[in-house]
Amino acid sequence: MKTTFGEYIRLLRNENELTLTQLAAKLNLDSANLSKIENGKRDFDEKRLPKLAKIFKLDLTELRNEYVTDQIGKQIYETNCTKQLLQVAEEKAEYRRTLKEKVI
Amino acid sequence: MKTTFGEYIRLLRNENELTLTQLAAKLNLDSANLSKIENGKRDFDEKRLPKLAKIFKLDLTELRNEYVTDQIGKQIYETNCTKQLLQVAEEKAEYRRTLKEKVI
DNA sequence: ATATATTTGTCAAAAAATGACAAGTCTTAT
DNA sequence: ATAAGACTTGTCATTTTTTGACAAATATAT
Repeated sequence: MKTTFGEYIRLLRNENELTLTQLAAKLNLDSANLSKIENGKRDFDEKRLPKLAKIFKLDLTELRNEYVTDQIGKQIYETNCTKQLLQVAEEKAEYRRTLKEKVI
Repeated sequence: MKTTFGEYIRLLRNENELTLTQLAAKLNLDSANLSKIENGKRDFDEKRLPKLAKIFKLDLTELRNEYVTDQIGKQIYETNCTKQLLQVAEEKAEYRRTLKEKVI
């Protein structure tokens, strides 16, 4: 999946032939705001992932992975983080994991 | 640099034999809050990077890289993003870059 | 014990994200 | 042409999150 999360939602929505209004209702969301989400002008609220998974019968874990990779991808993009720096970031994440262990 | 940004600041501060209060003053910051930053309980505000670079005579670009990798590393850690997923995230960042080009 | 350094908790203010609604465009059908 | 439905955009109040500030507690050294 090499799209944004918003585009992904739109894809799902079109595949299932739902209008913005219809899907928005299922998600307890304003259709105008769903439009913004699909167009990348707002973020999808993580709290709605379970609902989204249910609507389209998706595996929640996989959907959350789509979401997480979108979020991190967005940050990588916005911060102009190069692959080299991303490697460093990964090492720092690793380091944080070791910190956590120490607390235990 | 495989530490958190907060630890890095503490390192710099100790190397230069400054107290929390002294460094906080230079950063226009409350010493209590600087303490929290060093201990990872708050984030360092990006707006203060130039000041921080100046105080310790660091290259701002490199410092910003330290900051960015810390931020992304934190997100990787918090979202339990595996290396495999991080690869996907990188591809999505790439994809966003292609989107940007299209707009031009 | 005193003084200094650091940590922790709390809370108001500032900033950012979200919900809601109005008004706009665009397309399609009649 | 216009009416209806689908989508987009702008705005603004509300909510949530982050930050600044201060007080008080703990720790460290003299």
